[in-house]
Amino acid sequence: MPEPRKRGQRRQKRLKPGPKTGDTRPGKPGETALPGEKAMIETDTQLAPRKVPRQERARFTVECILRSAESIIAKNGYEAATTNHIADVAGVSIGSLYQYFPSKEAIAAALVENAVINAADVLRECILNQLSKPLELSTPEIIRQILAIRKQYSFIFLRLPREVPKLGKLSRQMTTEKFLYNTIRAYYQQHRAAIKIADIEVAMFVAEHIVVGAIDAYLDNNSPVITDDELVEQVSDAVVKYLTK
Amino acid sequence: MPEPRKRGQRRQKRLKPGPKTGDTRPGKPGETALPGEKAMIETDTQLAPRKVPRQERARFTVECILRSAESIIAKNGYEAATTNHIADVAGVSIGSLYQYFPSKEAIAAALVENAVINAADVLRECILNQLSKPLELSTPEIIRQILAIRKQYSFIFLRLPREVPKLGKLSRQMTTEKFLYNTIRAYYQQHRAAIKIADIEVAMFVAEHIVVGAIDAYLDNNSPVITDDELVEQVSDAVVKYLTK
DNA sequence: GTTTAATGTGAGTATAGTTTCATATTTTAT
DNA sequence: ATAAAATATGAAACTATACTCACATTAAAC
Repeated sequence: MPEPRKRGQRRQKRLKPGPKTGDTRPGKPGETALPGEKAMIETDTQLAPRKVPRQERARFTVECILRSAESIIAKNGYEAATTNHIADVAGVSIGSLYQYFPSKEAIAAALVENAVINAADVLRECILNQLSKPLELSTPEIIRQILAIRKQYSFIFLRLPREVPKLGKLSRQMTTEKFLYNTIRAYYQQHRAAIKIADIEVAMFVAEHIVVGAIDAYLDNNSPVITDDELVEQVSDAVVKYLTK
Repeated sequence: MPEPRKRGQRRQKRLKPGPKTGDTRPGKPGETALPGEKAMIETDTQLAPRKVPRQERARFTVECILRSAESIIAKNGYEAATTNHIADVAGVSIGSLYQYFPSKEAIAAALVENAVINAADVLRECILNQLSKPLELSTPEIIRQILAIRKQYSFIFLRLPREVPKLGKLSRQMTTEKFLYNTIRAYYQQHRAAIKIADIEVAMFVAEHIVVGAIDAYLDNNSPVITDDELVEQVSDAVVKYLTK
């Protein structure tokens, strides 16, 4: 029988505390360690990070936890990602995990938030780049980008919102309504003349859900009847026709 | 302190075992008591009903359990629907519940299956009724019907698949691919001449997900920018344009 | 070097819910 | 009537896992 470790005893070391060796000093206190840490989840006490890691090793710990959670959820779903398992894979004690995240959901929330912010950035840039082109040319590019990004984060955009009711609303709504609304609206204004739908808000709503609905369904079923390129082509076709014919 | 009941003791009677009074005899053994009981879930041992109720009172018990689960889930979500709570509201002991359903998920599966079968029936009839009309007229009617039915069963089509990963695939795929495929295909064949998309399968796939994607998103957000009628109009518009322009 | 703050640890607790099972009751068969 | 089968019961066992806490270790401050 292996003797149980005494409390508070250290486990085996993780590989490295990051690429740094000399710079062990923390950033300014209050500095944001995680992308998006300060964004909008703070308001919800249940989901807000519990405390800000000040030292480098602490930031590394948090990063390990998030990466671990990401990989487990991506592979086996939210259920399989028990807090103990997440901590284990992260090479961190369960206690450390709860040092930074007040609940399991908070970890999911952090993942969603990072992904949403990241995705919104990529998309905004894409849309802005296409702004001068006509609808028929820009739409496929934008839709291709949306497909790419939802594929990359599919476990976050498709799986998590399903399995974590509390987060359900967040991901879809946050993306568009908070981060991209102005950009998208600018895009529609740019093409106002070509668009036949009288109410721009309605046009935006319908077009958005045509695109996202079709893409998500496509990613869900590993759909046999159609390829990535065909999907982009067809959905673009549908949207452009809807807006302009 | 109220004396705890002894084991196996009977609780207060439920109101009635149904409208029957004279006919207490069971249907032929093997007869299907629940709509869809025999359909397709049987293959999955985890979700298959545990045993077939032979007597009238047993069928009533099963019905009470399903109605109870339905109402609790619709009102408070799958989480809130603990098996004890379901049994309680059904006016049935927890033991009886497990007599017919091997697990909580099995109850959800039964609900989904009934709803899907029911919805498919309604939709099939609707499509067949519209078969002779041109696309521009039939499409809005069909989409109106889809909206109505997904609204009616929204907790099953939207909530359950999210909260019960195992069922996620079922509801969407079962509806179309198993129950409606032939009907829908007939509908497309009927309008073959008007449809510009070369590959019918592709057209079906894209159109389906345009419709369902937009409708589900609409039902999700209690969307402010658009009404039921507008949604039907716009989505029909989008689909018809996609198919015919 | 000493003190203090930050971070890390993991056995153990708490709780909440699913499922079982020995037994009671009711219905059907004989 | 009696036996057998079907159905019903609910306290308790079982399970699972999120989360705490008393303490250990490491880094920063002095």
